[in-house]
Amino acid sequence: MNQRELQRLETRRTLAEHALRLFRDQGFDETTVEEIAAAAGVSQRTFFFHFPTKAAAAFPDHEERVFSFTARLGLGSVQPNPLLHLRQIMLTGLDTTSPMRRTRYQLLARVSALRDEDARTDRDYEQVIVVYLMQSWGDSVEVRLRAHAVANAIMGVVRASLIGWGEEGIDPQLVCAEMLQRMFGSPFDIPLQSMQPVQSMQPVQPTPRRP
Amino acid sequence: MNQRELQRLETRRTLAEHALRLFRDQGFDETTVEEIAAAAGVSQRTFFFHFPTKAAAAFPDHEERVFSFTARLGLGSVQPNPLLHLRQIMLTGLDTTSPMRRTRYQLLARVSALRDEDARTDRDYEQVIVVYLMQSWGDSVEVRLRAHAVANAIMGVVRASLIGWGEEGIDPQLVCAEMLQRMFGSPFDIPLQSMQPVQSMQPVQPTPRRP
DNA sequence: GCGTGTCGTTGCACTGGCTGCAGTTAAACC
DNA sequence: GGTTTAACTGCAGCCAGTGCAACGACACGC
Repeated sequence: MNQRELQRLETRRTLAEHALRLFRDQGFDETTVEEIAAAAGVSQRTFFFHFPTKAAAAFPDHEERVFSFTARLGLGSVQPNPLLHLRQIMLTGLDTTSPMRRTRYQLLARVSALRDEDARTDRDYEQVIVVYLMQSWGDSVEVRLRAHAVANAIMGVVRASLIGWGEEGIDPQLVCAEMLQRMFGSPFDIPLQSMQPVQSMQPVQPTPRRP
Repeated sequence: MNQRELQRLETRRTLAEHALRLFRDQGFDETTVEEIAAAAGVSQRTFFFHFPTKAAAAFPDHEERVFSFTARLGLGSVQPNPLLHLRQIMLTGLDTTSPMRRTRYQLLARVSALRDEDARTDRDYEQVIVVYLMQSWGDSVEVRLRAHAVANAIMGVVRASLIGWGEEGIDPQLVCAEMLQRMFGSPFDIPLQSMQPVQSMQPVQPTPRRP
């Protein structure tokens, strides 16, 4: 890794750190981008070089997490029960060890602008899930619609669990595991004869943000 | 109803109508609030008297729909199976007769700013569902978390179905009915002994929008 | 080592969403 | 008929976000 690249990542990290700190300490609306940039020792213009919106600075690792999720989902061979595999990957992706992530989800309960951003980032995961399910279930209008519905429902459970983690400290893995088990037990998957082999998954481009 | 009140509603209706038309014909980002106001024959300041954000003009009936949903959900006596009742109310609330609603959901597929707004409005329904489920299931941290997860999942399915309706014309009632049946068949409800009677429901205030 | 190009960064000027405030007008009310 | 109320307006201003032109340091080929 370059010195240049290191410097860029460092700047980005610093910006995100100060953004989260300022959001937490003095509120989202009460914090200007100018302030964040100043705290990080760069110009306001540089902030927008690293993040498309003010809210995006609260989710700095979003892209890599989506990428990692895609990779973990696509690895391995054909799954006899795609939803079971999906559930497994979702659960192992829940990271409850980072205090910064905890802070982020605590903020979500208070700041609606960040809930908006959270819902938006979830759409990227939904897209990955849809692609995965359509590779598993086949490709038709009905399957796509069902895949979208399943993806929405799954992300809904995950989102609620993570916010519950932030607010109440309840382990999201337990909640997710049980809810997804109940919701997507075996009877849900489409019968095997309509299945097609899983191709290697293309990374899904995160939605470009139009602020 | 007053003449004054009539005039206000008429202005609001006109604004929403022109907003949706302009969004559809020339794009959301390419339409300024100034333009919408001018098309409706009022000032830009008046637009923001009626709608908190540009995107909100695409969902002018949101408040009354949430109110109606709350009313229909709260009517009637104790339900032996709250999720079944909830599913029934959700399904009868899907209105596929209005061409304007169809236009709105077609726009959602193309305009991410409106998907954001849609997700935001869904949070109001989620809140109503959470209140309803907690009245049915009792009141504890675990129940609240589960209620949130269920509400998120249900709204996810509804959202996907409605967008599928907009894009492909597939009847959202069929999709919703089947998906919710599979997801929330009888085994999901909490055992009866922990149930409490349904109180008359308080209307849930829509989330104030912080643009 | 040395030019050359790339890229992270910056300042500046600008658009547009949105707000606070101080009115104006006309309907509503007593 | 006089007062109150509420929809509406103009203006001044904040702040998020963008396009552009430039600068300087690092990278890279030679």
